[in-house]
Amino acid sequence: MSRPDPIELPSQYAPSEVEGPRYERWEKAGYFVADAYSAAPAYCIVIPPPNVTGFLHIGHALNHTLIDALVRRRRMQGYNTLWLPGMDHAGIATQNVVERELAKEGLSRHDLGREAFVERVWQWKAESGGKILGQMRRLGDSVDWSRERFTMDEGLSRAVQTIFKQLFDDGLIYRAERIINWCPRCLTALSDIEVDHSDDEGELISIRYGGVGEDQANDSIVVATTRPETMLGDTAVAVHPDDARYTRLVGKTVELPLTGRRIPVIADDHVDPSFGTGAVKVTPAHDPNDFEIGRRHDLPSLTILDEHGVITAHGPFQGLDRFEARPAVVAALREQGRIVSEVRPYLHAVGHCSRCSTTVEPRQSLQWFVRVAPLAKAAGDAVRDGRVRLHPPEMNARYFAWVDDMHDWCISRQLWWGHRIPVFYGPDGEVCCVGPDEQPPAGWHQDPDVLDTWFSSALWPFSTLGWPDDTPDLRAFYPTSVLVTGYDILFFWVARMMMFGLYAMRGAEPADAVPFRVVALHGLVRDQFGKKMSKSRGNTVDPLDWVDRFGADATRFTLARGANPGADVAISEEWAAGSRNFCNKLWNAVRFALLNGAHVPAAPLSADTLSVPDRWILSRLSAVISDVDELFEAFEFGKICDILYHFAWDEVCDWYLELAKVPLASGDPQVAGTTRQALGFVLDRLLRLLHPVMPFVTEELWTALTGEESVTVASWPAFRQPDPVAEAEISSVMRLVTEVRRFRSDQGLRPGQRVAARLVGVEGSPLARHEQSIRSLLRLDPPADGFAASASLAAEGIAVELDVAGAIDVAAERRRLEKDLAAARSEAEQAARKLDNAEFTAKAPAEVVAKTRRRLEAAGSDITRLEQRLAAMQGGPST
RNA sequence: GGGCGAUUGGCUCAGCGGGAGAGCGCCUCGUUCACACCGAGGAGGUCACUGGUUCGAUCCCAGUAUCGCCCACCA
Repeated sequence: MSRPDPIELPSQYAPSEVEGPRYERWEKAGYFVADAYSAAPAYCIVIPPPNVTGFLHIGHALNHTLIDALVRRRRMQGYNTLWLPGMDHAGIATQNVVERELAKEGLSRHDLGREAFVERVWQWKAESGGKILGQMRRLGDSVDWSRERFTMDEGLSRAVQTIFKQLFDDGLIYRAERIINWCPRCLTALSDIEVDHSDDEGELISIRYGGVGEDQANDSIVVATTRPETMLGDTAVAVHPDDARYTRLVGKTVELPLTGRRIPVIADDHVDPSFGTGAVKVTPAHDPNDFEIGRRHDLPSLTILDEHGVITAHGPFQGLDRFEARPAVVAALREQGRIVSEVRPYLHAVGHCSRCSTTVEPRQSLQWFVRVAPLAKAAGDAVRDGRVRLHPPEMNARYFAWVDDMHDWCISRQLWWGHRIPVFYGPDGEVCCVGPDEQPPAGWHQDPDVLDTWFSSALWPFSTLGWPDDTPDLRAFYPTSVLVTGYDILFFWVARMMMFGLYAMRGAEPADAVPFRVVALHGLVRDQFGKKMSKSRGNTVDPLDWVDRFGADATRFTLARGANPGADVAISEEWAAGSRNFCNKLWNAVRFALLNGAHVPAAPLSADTLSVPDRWILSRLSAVISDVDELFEAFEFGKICDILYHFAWDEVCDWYLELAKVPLASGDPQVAGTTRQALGFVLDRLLRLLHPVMPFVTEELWTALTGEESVTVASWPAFRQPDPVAEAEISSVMRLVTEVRRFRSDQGLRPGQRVAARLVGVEGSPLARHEQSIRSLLRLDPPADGFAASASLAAEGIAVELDVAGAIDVAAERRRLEKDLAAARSEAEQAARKLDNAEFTAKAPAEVVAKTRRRLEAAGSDITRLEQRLAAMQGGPST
């Protein structure tokens, strides 16, 4: 119980000296390590796994701050708490990083070969990956490092293989020839969510198919397209069945320009007669719609682009890139007089690879898919029937929109880094899916593709706990308690965890099969003008830079304070500075307390011995505790911070500490002793309440104040001692003091200038026992011999007479009184109008009427008082 | 093209049927013995617009305008 000498506390908090050592001690003490065999209720959150290639950005900082606050509070509440850390192998991203590294050596992955390349990626991970884990320590994340996971770990690979096999056997995974999103740079298939759509400037070009010249009227048709180069692969022209303009052509063939081929004109409902010319060129191999049309009409599929997006069709365009081919084809068509109208600019959605921004090429190829319909149905039902609650609930609509209309998920990737598809092919094309402990038949070869990264991410809540084995961790911590993440990946990730979690745990009780019970969604971090952060804008914030300059606690507090459920968080350096100031304020409040001998009482404080200010602040404290508890349950981090900020700064520092100065300086050991205990108690509990959001400074101060080991494992406050009498009394003191301060300020009295004053009528008022405090707060001296009041004001039922001879500015005082009078009259008028309304009195609730009546009375007495004072001034002696 | 949300003081945001709030910024005063990363006081808003419901609307409903986000295979 040795306490540092309080005098040693400097007058400013220096986060950089505190944070590193504190975190080390926490980690060494094992405070963050969960116990699978604990009898305490479990509380588990899995981290949204950052990419192994990633660095801690401000979005992580927000996410981690919120998770850590939840977890730290539960830990203090005695839960068996697990925050499970880990990383995602990030297939394409990581492969790209290592390939770039190889490129510097003049090598490609093909030079190394698959095995050596994968080896190289592991080596890269060991040397340069996972930087973000160290950065998490700087933020103070209270994760259980003994349970760190990586999506390519052996255990997680087993989980992947197991669920793949199960899905395969259940017919929920299939292989098919489809149009998929293809990145011609990454040379792999992409799922829909790996494609970003943007409205790009394109050209809508009208091309005449069929005869030109004299035959034109009879057998030609004009199609509109944004991708003229794909015409080389056209195998039909489609029109709407009811489109009278073209009925005569349906069933006939037209000549496809530049190729000499004749292609049929077909009728299909998909065609919108009002768009363009009402006729569509059909390229089944290079357009998803055309693919479907081709299927319906049994059209041939002509592939004319290779995996790099280069034209393969024989002829003059062969070997041209798709973007070179476009103008070349148009030029050739123009030469033949096939371009009917001038091309016109056209804005349309174009897909880009989310990894490298290359324009995605729809491509027909053989890929693996997850049949999502039954899985998505279950994922939707879990939310519909309340087994999983989304927070805020407004997100339900978005969630349902997604799961209720989900395309089958393309899960194969033509990459080398990732979980290889556990399917083997026999010499005669036989197929077999191999489970984790099974061997493929000799001589069979494995599918070369790997799985989409999100496939393994979708297993995260249970693969990290040991599934498919029935482990103690899985039993203790599944379903996880809350999933905290940005709403931007609600669909990417959350919906998929739901699908796979419910599927993997289908044997469990429905209520316990869910991967998490609650999904708490937060927003994106934006700059001080609400703009998205981006490197090109130059408005990004590096959280570690803030940690360096303002401290981890200030960084966390800034983020948490801006976090309203589901809404974006706007932050700026000024806010971070404000949070740093708050840390410093706490620091100095505790410093003051220690300098004055404050300490945490061994026994509960008895209300009988406490002073009214003590009782008041304890009453306020209990209100704050219950508010904070309630707000934590609702993930209202912004409000939690707001309440604690104002309680700490306004009530504890600005009022309570000032009020405490009187008893502390009184020299009465009894009185001072009680205050020291109350002060110690309040600060102790305040620090505990703040600890989840501001772990470092609270730890430093709390250990200094209590002499105990760590607030990390201290109990969460559950103190309840409301005291309406004390609250009313101190409110009255506060109003009086504020009123007199305003008066003094208006008079131009310096804040520190002492003046003599008499409090008339204080005897018999509840304020009587606070006279000394009031005088202390207002720098009022007792009236001496020859005291002559030169100014007075009335407030809270007493009159304050001041001897301010010579210091008063009569004109300023009159202006203020007149202004106040006007305000009071307007207030009275408003209240009176409301009361006069007969219907109002009849229909409004009694309490509202009573309240309004009180308003009117208060305003009335204000008016009387102000009028009297004005009259006194006018008639009275000028000073 | 669908869906969702926003519009409150200079900025970012709370509030959401009965007296307009916070932080930062701004103005005035202050070297009062925890803190100038401070203290005291103050200015500043017809709560986007138009209608409706109600005794009463910033709050509920409808429409308008502007902005934002998500989803989407109209060539």
